[in-house]
Amino acid sequence: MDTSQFIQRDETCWEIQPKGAMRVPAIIYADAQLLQDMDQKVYEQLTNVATLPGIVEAAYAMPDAHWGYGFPIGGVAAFDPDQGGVVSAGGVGFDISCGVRTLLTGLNIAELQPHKQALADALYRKVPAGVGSKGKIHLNHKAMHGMLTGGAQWALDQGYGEPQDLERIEEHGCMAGAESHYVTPRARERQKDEMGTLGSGNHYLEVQRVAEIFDQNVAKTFGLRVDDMVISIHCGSRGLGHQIGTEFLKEMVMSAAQYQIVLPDRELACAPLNSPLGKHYLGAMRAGINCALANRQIITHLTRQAVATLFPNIHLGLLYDVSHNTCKLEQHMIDGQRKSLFVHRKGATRAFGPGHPDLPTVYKEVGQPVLIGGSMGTSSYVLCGTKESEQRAFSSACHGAGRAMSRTQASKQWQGRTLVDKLAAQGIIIRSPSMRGVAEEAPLAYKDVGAVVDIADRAGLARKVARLEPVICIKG
DNA sequence: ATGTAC
Repeated sequence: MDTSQFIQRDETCWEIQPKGAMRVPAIIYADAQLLQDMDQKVYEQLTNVATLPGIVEAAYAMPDAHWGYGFPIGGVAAFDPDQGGVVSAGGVGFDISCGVRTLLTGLNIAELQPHKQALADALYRKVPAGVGSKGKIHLNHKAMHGMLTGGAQWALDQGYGEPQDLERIEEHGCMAGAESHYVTPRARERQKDEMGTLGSGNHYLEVQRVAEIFDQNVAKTFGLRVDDMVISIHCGSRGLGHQIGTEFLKEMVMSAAQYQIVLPDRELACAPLNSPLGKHYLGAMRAGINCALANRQIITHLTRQAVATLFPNIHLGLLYDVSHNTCKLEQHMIDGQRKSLFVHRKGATRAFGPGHPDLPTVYKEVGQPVLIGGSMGTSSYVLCGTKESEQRAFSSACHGAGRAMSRTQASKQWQGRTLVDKLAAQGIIIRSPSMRGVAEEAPLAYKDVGAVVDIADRAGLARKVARLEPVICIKG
């Protein structure tokens, strides 16, 4: 896009001053190159978000931002319920609570080498992947309610996982305020056989090698050493989250006029936080968060089982579990005053700094682990939250590389089989039910994740701790 | 992202 539309505030901060219906500025964190390469749609969508009622401070875009539904993916916006603030289904995203969880193995990658193919096979057999994938778990009405209100805590109670997993999950594995009665029969129907499945698109289960450490102290606290094997899971709330998003979006479009909300774009449909519709969405969305937390918890259990067939004596402990499609009630300082705000993060990771009360004790001194998934075949990163991120974007950071090309464009340009062979030659094993899906996820269809993470680090959104390289990737 | 349109 045209960078002359911005006032450059510092090395990584670009501002669009309020104009027209904008209530606050729009701010993008990027360098000149990333900003130039960013779709003009990010500018339009972010300035549209800045017009919404009750928005506080600014509408923010992370360095991985790209064109999304209504809100850009990589967008952060906070709303004050006492100032007419709103909640938007498109501002959370359709894959509610999509996120990344990383497991530590303590195993040196060299020990994996003789078992690499076998582990790829075991994981691929154990964890269902792909569009409409179903698992071995089938939820009746009671179990569905338990899952929607209990999240990873429910999964643990069903025997999936270990008690010590919970403290290393946002919300300690259970999102409070979930109201399962706002989740429709149709959404439940779509989910009842999908627990413990990866889904499709950019979702994956990846065995990785710790390739580089940027901060020895924090890496030690996080349990990361060079050449350690780790496993990351990227997925969300599957059909259920999508159905909740679809249904509430429609209702929000229909009721906008009733709430006197002027929408610059239908896709920005929202409802006042204090309205019945806003509250119902929050209740359903929180149930969607629990679905994603339970899903990643079950996949963790399946992963442990698969790994145990080859390495019966190792323990897979959680590094952390982050969600990057949410709207959460948080305390933030605005003009020296503590405010309770509803922070939308869509394709953006929460990144609380050192000392934050919601962090597990083990990470309280260093800050929250921020898990950044790379694209297929490229590096992933572990960062940690900083104090200054609170002032930069409500303690938020990027969530991945960010698409640089549409799925259709990518599937025309590359062939799945060729990519799989090419990555195999680099020592990366890909297992996927869909070669078209693989083509859509071609590494070059994404931005350079290293450049994105460098900007997040330089902007103070989060600090680089470690780089992970893929070894085995189970793709949805 | 998604029973890749209801």
